[in-house]
Amino acid sequence: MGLLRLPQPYDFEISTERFRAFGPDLANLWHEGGLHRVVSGREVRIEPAPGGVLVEPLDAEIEHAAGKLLGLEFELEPFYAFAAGDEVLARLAARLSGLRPPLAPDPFESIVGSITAQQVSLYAAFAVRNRLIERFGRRAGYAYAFPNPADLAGAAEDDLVALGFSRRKAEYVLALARDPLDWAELEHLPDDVVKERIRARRGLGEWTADWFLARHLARPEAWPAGDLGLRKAVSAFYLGGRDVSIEEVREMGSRFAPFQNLTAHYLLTGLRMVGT
DNA sequence: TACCAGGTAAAAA
DNA sequence: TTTTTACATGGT
Repeated sequence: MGLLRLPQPYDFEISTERFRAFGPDLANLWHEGGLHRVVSGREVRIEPAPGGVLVEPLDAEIEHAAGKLLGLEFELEPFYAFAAGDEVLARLAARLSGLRPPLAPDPFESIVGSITAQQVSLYAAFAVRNRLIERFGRRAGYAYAFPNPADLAGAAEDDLVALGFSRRKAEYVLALARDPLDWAELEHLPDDVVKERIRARRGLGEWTADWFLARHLARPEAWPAGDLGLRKAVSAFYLGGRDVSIEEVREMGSRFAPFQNLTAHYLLTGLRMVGT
């Protein structure tokens, strides 16, 4: 059987909220109470089960991808111990107990997803991104495999513009598809070097680099200070709703060290599911 | 109808 | 060097 036991606490509904919050994601598709994703051409379904989740089918490769989607790399107990000392986080940790932020298993998907989300609302970003997936990805069951660099390398800028990409974003995505970063190498580099490597590419700025650290590499101290959603959450939870600069949010990150990544996710999810 | 939304690069000052 | 502008879509 495909039962994957998970360290407790684990809350499937809260942890997967992000897959439902901004409309469907064809590569990480919520369907009838479960999450569908294509792994090596096969559709995998993950659904809640007592003591963990049911993963069908299940093999070593699928277990690895599922572990990413389920945020298993995050250790909640040390974070909750830390959160107890912060009034806001203590409340969010209690209300969102068992939230493990989902990680993006595929680095290219993670970066391209960020490009689509630059500047525009997440609803608009998902709409454009889904059209890219339908056009260049491969369907297996309900979900699609997100396009690989090779799937996009031969595309024309006009093809992506026709899907709703700006001319600029189409350039960024195609340049990355034709000359991908060395993803395996990035896994072993320190945060600041990863950020340098990413920012060296046209169209990839600090915000994109920070989310890559947070959502693909699961770096504990990743803190996307430039993120509009995080700025709103910090403002709402800590500053009484007043406007806050990117610089101020970045500086505030140090008080959450070394749990900035989990803090960011609890604040963002907290704003959507709990409120202030 | 405007305006804003989980940025970034390039032009203009 | 710092500030302003263009970008394309979807929701309100």
